Amino acid sequence: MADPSSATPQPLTCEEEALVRALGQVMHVLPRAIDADMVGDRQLPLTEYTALMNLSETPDRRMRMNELAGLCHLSLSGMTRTITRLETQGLVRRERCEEDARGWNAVLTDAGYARLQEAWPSHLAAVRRRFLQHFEGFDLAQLARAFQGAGTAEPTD
Amino acid sequence: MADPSSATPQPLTCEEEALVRALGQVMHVLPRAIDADMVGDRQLPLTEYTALMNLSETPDRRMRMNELAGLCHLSLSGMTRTITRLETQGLVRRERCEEDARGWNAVLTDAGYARLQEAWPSHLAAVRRRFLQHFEGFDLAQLARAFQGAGTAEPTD
DNA sequence: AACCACTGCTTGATTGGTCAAGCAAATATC
DNA sequence: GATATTTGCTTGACCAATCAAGCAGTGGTT
Repeated sequence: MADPSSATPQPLTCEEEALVRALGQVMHVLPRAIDADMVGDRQLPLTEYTALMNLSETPDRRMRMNELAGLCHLSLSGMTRTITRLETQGLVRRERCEEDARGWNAVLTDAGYARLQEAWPSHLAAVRRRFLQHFEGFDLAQLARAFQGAGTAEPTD
Repeated sequence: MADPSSATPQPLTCEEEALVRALGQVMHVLPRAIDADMVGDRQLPLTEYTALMNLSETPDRRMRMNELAGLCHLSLSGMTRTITRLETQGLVRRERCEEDARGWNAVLTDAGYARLQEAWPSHLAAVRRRFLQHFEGFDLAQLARAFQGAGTAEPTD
């Protein structure tokens, strides 16, 4: 009876079900809502925003494609395309990596930095309004820890 | 200074930032992980699973496209395509709506019901293992309420 | 120093979603 | 009761992501 596909497992409790449904909704609604809040001239799709953000947090505003992809939760090819998009807007440029000529750095340009500065406040406001605000009573650190664990398959017992 | 796009807003606290990042990760990782867990026996993409699930919970196993789209958090055209996919697999069929001839019902077939029965246990196990398990200490009902509010723009003050 | 497996990134094909336009049935208006 | 508007769903064009295949540069082995 250890095989979950042959046993009939315990169904979800009412609260569990509500939580699962609510999460499903949030996962659909939240990114769009945040995107939508930034429409206007400061519009910047969430993926591109995240890329710029991560670049800006680096000491010399540059990062290898690989690493950036990881931080943006994107496949490497997804990252390639995102950076290409940003490059055509002049917000990022590619530079060969000095210590390894197969590698490339995505480098945040001044224009990119300025763009980010512009987008940042409305992004932040959206995150607060659409998300953080609703968790005011909670222990955020504990919650964050729970989320960090989620998605990973912790040993089942 | 009430305009959030002109003021420099308060940056996130450390815990807030951790929470936001963790949520970002979960939103990317969780659906894939749950999908992947079902690959083993009975693969059924999450979207299609959700559609079947919602149909099965209805008294006569049928629902209008519109309503189903809402429950699946999908646009109407997205729903059209999902149902088309399911229809070619014989898991759902379309029936004209009796009381309104422009409307269609998506109807869960017996094959579809059987398929869902098959997929259900491993889906459930995945949800527990990948998600619920990590929130054991929490007040689930309270958490669910917070999530239900998230994504919606509550009046800011 | 010539080969070979490996690594870092890009490119091509496909997928699964969106929005906007289209079509058919229903309803409102004159 | 004919015409105009609205509604419910589908279709076409597009977009952003994925995976798999390709290519260029690296580095170990002989």
